[in-house]
Amino acid sequence: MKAAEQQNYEPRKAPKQGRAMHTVDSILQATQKILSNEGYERASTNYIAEVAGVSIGSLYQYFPSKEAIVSSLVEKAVVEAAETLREELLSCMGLPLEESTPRMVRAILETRKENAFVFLRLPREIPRYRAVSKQLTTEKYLHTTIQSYYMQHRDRVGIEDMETAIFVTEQLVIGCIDAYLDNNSPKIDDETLVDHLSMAVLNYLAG
Amino acid sequence: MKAAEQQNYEPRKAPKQGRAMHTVDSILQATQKILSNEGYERASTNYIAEVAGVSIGSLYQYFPSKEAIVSSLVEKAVVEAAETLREELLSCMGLPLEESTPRMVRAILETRKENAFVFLRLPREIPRYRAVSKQLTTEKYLHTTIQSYYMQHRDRVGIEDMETAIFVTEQLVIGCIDAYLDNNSPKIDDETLVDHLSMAVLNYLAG
Amino acid sequence: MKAAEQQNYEPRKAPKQGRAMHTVDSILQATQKILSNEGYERASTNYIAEVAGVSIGSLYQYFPSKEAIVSSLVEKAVVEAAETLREELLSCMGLPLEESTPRMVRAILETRKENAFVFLRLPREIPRYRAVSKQLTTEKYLHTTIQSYYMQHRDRVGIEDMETAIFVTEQLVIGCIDAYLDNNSPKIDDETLVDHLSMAVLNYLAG
Amino acid sequence: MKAAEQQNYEPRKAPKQGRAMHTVDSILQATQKILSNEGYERASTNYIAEVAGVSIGSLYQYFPSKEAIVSSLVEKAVVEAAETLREELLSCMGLPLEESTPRMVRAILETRKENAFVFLRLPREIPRYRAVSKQLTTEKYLHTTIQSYYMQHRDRVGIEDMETAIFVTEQLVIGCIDAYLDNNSPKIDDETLVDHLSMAVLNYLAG
DNA sequence: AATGAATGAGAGTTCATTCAT
DNA sequence: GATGAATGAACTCTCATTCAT
Repeated sequence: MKAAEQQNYEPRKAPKQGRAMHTVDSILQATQKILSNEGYERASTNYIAEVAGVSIGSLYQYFPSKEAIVSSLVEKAVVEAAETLREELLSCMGLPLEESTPRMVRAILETRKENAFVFLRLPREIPRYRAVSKQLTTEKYLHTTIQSYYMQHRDRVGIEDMETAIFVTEQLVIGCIDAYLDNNSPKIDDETLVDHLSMAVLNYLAG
Repeated sequence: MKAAEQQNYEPRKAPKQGRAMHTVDSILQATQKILSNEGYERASTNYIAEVAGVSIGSLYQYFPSKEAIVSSLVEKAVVEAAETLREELLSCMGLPLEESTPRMVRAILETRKENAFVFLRLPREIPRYRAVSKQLTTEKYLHTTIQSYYMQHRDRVGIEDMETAIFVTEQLVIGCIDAYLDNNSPKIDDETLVDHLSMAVLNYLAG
Repeated sequence: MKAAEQQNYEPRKAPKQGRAMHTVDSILQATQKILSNEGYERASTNYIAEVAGVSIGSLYQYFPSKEAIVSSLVEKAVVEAAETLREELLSCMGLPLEESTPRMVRAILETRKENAFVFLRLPREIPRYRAVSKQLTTEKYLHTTIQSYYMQHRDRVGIEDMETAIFVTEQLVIGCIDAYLDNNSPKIDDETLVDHLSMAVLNYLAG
Repeated sequence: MKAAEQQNYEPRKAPKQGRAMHTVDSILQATQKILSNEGYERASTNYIAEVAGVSIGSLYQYFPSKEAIVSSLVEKAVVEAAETLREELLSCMGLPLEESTPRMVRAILETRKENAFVFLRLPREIPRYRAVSKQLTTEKYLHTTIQSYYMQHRDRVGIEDMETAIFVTEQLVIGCIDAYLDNNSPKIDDETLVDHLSMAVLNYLAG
């Protein structure tokens, strides 16, 4: 492994022209596709370039390293997911917990389902990406989300230790959803999962 | 990757002399250590041999492939954990849910803590190990454990859909514990986690 | 040995730049040289690359495996030899057996002399190459050659069993020539050998 | 390859006790079997020892190197073959060429058939064994055989250049027989081959 | 800007051989 | 004398990365 010595995850140059943006997009899409369908080990830079239809030279003109590509992908997925969750959260503001909880759980399920590989596999798998994932990740956003959610309904919550409550709620939801998406699931469907998770969260928070 | 064509995870030969057993042990310990401290990608066979203080040739005399070493490790950890959980389960048999739940949660926490890497990272991560992990894994054992636990206290459980209930309970506990061990935890300690998780489980099962 | 699972002897990519063609040529020449001078066992990919003056990476960019290099060599030699023999055969068409036989024998001697190793050692030797050799080999071509030759002079031939006659003629010539080239020869020269072989063939066919 | 630097093909110690002789025999038989059935590449010393049912340590107590084992095998086969041929030659002494030729050809065919691998593959294949084979080989014996055969029937032979005649006769017979045994043969049987070869030899020698 | 040829450290693995028991 | 544990050079092959064109 000849990883760049100074870790630089930033794309090398901001692609401003149409052609360049298209190249960058092709690379990211190809990577996404390979990661999802063929796994991390198959995702060599040469193969990514091939699938993206660009030369390996071009690839390295826009990304300083393989990790930069994957990081870019993670970041993109994270930002999109965060956006979705923020919106859902806003539109849930006025609702009672019984209604907002399932909606938030469902939203989390959706965002993770769309980018299963990025959220599920990568961060756990390749230690390096944990850092990336931590800094700007859904986890962080989710945390904020749950926190405000929790603050909003403080009266209904029977638990004193807020920090722990947030942590448990968060991991409880994510843990189950990830396992569900990870094919460890029995024959339950999305809605059943949302129902049960919502109940678990509500009952837990009730104390 | 030049993986052996026929996937054989069985150790190559049973060490007959004490010296050989020591070699096997060194290899397993070195692997464990590297996986824990430096990650899967660093765990090359040559490096394992070096850390174990044996030659690469010796390593391959006892393990037919790199994966066999890791599998061996997983299997060992799984069997140990299963034993612990089984014992705890037996000694909880007569107790009311309020007492047995925290004890089981604590036991799960302990077993996973001892082999964090093996349970946490590997099986989810490297798809190949999923199979190994599935066959005789803690997950399986845990499943059985929870199932019997659940059957035993059927009257106290307010949820009809047993299968889903088991799945959710299981993943809820594991998900939180793994996240906790995965350094995602805020500043909470073991006991606080056990308390909260127990409460989450009990409240959830109450329906 | 981590031979590619699907046996693919096809070169990996067509070299498009002049530089690349030079690389491919260097590799083939180096292989030829090593096989001739030092034998098959010495022909490791690293050594081939070293002698060719290219990196091992370059070698694998054009050939998917060690065997592909050797196959390439065999194929090339075979095609060249077939061409030579075909031409000689055509220009012998009208001649009487007494004149054409020595010319064909001489042509066979020449083609085999030029690629002694490829024809002599490899195909018989390493079972894998037998297949390659059989498909489009001199042996096959020679067979056809002898067959038409034989048909042409049917009236002069005293042997009924044509199939056996062809086989014997063919192996008789090849066997002697290969042994001659194989340094098993006493102090006889090319022309003496051609004379004797021609006589052997003619007398044999006369029945 | 860690071939012993000083080539020593002599067995390490002359086994005089029954047990030791049995060990040596087992090793030779195992090697023979592996070479015939699985090819030279599979014939590692460890595997030979395993198949022979002795420890690798014992193997090296009787043979200084892998090559010594194979050489031993070659030598054994060669001596046996030589013996057979010598006997056949003696019993042919008084016969006319028309009778003795087919008998000698048949004898050669038989001896080579019995040890196809040793005679056919090894010497051509692994350059090292060419030397071994040359020094004490059937080829040599065959040479002597043909020579005396030739001397005996000098009056019937129309060729002046005895040396060349011997060489051609010898290689003609061996070349065809080896090709026949090498599965390159069409659908002819042993007797047909013997007939044709005898005719080829007789006609050739008649000049 | 883009191409793709070239690089070489390092991966997993084998096997002839040695030597402590 | 026999065993088999241990060795390590050498093998085939991959892939992140560079650089001449």
